[in-house]
Amino acid sequence: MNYQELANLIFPEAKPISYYEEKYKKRDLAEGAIVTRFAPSPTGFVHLGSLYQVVIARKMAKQTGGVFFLRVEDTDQKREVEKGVTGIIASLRDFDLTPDEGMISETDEIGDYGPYKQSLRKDIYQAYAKYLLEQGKAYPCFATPEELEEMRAKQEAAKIRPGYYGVWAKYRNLTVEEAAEKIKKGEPYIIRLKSEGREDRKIKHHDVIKGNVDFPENDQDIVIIKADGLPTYHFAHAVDDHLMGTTHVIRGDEWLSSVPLHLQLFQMLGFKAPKYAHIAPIMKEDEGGKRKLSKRKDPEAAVSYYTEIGVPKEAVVEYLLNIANSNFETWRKQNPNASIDEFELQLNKMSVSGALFDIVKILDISKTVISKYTAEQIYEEAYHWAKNYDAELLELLQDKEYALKVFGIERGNAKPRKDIAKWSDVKENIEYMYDKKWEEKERQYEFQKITDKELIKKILTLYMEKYYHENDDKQTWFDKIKDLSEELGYAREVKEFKQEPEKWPGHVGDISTVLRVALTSRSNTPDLYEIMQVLGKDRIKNRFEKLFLGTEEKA
RNA sequence: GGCCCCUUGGUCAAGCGGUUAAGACAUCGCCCUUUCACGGCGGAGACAUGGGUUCGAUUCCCGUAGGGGUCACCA
Repeated sequence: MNYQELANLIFPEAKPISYYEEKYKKRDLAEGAIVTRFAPSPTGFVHLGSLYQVVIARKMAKQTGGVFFLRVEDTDQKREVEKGVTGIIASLRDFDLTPDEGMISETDEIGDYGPYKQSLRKDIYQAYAKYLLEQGKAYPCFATPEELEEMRAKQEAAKIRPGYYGVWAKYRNLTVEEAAEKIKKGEPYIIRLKSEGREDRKIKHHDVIKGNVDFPENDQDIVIIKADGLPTYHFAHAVDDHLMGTTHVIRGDEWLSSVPLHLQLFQMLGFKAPKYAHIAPIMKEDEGGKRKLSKRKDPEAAVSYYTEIGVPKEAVVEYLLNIANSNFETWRKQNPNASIDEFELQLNKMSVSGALFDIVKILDISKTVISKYTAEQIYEEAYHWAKNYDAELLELLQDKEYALKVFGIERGNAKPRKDIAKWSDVKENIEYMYDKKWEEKERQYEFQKITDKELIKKILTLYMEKYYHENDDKQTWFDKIKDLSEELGYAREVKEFKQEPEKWPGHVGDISTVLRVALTSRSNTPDLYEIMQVLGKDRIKNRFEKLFLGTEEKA
């Protein structure tokens, strides 16, 4: 018996690899075009770190005229989550990061290099495993879990490197006859790579992000086909990325230490190895230390978190781009309105170590992004968000015409308002512009300098009777508040007051604060003139009167 | 523990043998015709540490410390 016969015994149905090599043609792309992918396992929600990888990988493909595809790595049935693929695809769509090729739903896919779901590629992996078996580069291993555990215990006790290698690789040197006999007897087995590597030899690897990294060669006889007939990650990676024409493997740096193995796999299979770009993880400060942003501990690790609190997708993507290439920020400053597609991302400028996640920074970016929106856009986005997450806000937004007026306050000019960081801020931001809300909510008037009720009453009455005119332009409007101040013995100008503070009881600002607080019950609001314009005379009057009623009742 | 990687202000980071060591967020102060939000100006704040190499090290080499990753029939 020889290797060929043993291979036939193990995988009698497998096609020769030439079949697949011909079936999947080399991609016809321009020189320098990057083909890359996102290859998640459907094990739960999409992590911010995954989104980060997608942003980078997709951008690299786009800016070189290449291809970005989505491959689902579902070779571990135990960890698989129901509707996992749907969740991944939905998340990518939420951020406008849809792939060019690959899975587009739980069951459907597009592209010529499929299936893009690994569980559907079983026959392909087996063909390549058979190919290795035929050459004696792989072998069946009959070690039971107990045997393996015993081996590990011995290694640990002896303080030597654990693993299945060298003299520890018990089934590595079985003759084909012995192996065939065990198989025929029905003994369970898996397929291992017969490693030709030596631990005392180094391999040189140039990582696109990490730079030059030297490793010992891999000498572990790693499993390539598991007991369920499916491949391990390593083997699937080599076969798939070869067949799918991946030029750059862009993935998390937890894979960096597997590079020697992966390179070896490509070499033993006779494939050209792709370039690797290992991305540092996004970290989080934890009890003085740093750790990866964690699915379990950190709500902000899930990309859905941002849709839930209402951070616009562009803000998340810009933040990620900013972590990726710090010159993005400079570019953005110079090109405030350019599409991010115009920014050229460079992998070799990426940081080799993990950055701490900074929610304050992402919200700052978000504020800037939102400040560039028109009132109409804000309305649409806030409405869309409210529909999913906030019924109260949704109700406020029913009157679109009015909402647009409210959102239009101090917007569309050279220095637009920058007070909304996320859609969940909106309700709090605009509430007081709605009479119903304004009336049903318990109001606390926090008058600042002027607190005397009689004086407040006098200011409001005088203002409405003598000074307020709905059609005044802003300058006239403000001049009149100055006139009012003067009539009450307050300084017309803040500057004058500051020069001789003993001359007046206060200044125009104190008077306008009374108007502001009486009208909105807040001391911080956008431009009061615009607020008054939106509210209109009757409602202003009404609110002032309500205030008197309230104070009299309490008095 | 073995192997690999990393270490510039609170955070993200420029830098790549000679710099007053950029910039952004955060923070503090002042200014911006009324409060905020912006914007402008300014302040405070950093090369983990010890040895080398060099005329000269943040930059190059070695050690130490600290941090991270990885050592599965999981990806």
